[in-house]
Amino acid sequence: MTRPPPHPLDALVAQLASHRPLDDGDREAILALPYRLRSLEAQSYIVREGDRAETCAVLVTGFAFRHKVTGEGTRQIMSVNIPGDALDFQNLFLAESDHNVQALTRVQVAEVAQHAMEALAFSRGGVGRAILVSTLVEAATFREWTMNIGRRDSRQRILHLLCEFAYRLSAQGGALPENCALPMTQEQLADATGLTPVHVNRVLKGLEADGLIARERRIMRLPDWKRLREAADFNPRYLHLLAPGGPPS
Amino acid sequence: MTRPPPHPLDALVAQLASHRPLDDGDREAILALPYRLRSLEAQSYIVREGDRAETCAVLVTGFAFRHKVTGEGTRQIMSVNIPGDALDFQNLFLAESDHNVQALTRVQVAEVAQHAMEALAFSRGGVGRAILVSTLVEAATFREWTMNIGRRDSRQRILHLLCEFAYRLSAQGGALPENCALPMTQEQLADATGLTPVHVNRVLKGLEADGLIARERRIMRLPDWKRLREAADFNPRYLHLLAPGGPPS
DNA sequence: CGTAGTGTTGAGTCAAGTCAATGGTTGTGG
DNA sequence: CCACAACCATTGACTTGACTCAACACTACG
Repeated sequence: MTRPPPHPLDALVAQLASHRPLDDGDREAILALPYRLRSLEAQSYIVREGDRAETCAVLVTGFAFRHKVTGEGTRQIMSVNIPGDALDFQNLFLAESDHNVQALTRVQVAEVAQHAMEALAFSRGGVGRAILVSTLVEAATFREWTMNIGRRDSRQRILHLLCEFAYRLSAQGGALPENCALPMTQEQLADATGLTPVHVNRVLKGLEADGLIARERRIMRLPDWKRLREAADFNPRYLHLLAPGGPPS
Repeated sequence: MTRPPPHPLDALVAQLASHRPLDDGDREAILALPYRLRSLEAQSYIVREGDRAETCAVLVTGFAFRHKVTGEGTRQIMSVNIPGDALDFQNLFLAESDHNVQALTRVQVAEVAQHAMEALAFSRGGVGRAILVSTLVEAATFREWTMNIGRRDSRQRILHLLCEFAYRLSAQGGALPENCALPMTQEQLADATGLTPVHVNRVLKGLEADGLIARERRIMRLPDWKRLREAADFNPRYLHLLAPGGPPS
């Protein structure tokens, strides 16, 4: 409420600061990064496996997801990205990308030159630490997904995904989980949970019948956060948020 | 072959250098870190969920694994660590650990004070970058595991785990995959692949019958790397090794 | 030489997958 | 504004990969 003209990189600052405090100098340095805004249609590729990154894309509006394809051609989605997420920290310091990043909805990304981002990270310790921490939290999220897919049943897998999405969104800034428009098709949900689209459909209907979720079109409401959280076996510790604001824990 | 007295942190240097070159100053600075050697029995906890790390443990000899337990009490193993792996980069910069690290065999760890490791990372850019890269590669490995469990069948899951283990070991230094003593019980294999011990047993027997693996006691031989690699859908790209030495690709 | 941890095996069950068809939405161009 | 096309959601009937339960065998170690 103190920055009247919204800056595209505000969300990145908020994301980084949600895991590790930034001082004013850090914030200003980030907002002073040169960037180029780009709009992309849903389904556009932002990073392709094998790419050598030259820019670091930050998601400004919309949603994206990371995925990989097996030799047999099946797809696994390994994370969903929300505004403020840097899409390329994973690739910025590695020679070539080992996975794809694709727009889930129409998105705006701010592209920062790789060298500018890297220089900032290593000249301002506070920013460097924040980037490292953000990277570690992403790794923790991958671990949680491994557990989700490896050791929970289909119902819990889907609920856990919903919980994570709602929780991160509400921690970032607004939207209570009450109304949470997860912009994924049932096929994408299946690829994120290691299930088939048909089974996802059946599970969703079951969850709706039990009152754990409510659906209208593609928009889901989560009427009872506490019950949801329990049914999902969701413990937000792995998100390492400084101020676990968001939904009442 | 140029360093006559083996230093416990040599393996760490090799691990970091396998992903990103280190100059002589970087190497010396790492080897000059103060550390304390500790021996731990198999099954000992090295990190516990909820811990606040004050030291950074580096695995010197033996093997360890990361895991987490669901609310229902089932366990998911999310990685296997080999000598040279830093076990605490994941926690070093986060307030509290979100998972456990446990010794798989009897191990030796070198404990470095957290502040010493952190100071080094931020005073020598080369070391800082190497730590960041190493962290990113670990994240890439978690993603691969997510795909492994989410989108491959039981046979591929187990083979993929074997491939990764053999490949990383041979890249680190020696042991052709021919003879690869994976020190895991079938129950641990099950927890790493999202299967049950009984099913792991049956799959192993099947793999043996097909000549993809050979077993004697707990020691596995991998007689045909090329066939194994194909059957496992194993592509080492995600390990981001500079010199993909190891098994013939 | 006993005991506890592993590994092995069989029989029966079930959660999730497959195949295939039908319905609903959305967007687009005539 | 309608009609088509493409995509997505839904449903039923059937199959299967992996799980469960329960017993038994091996091995290592004190």
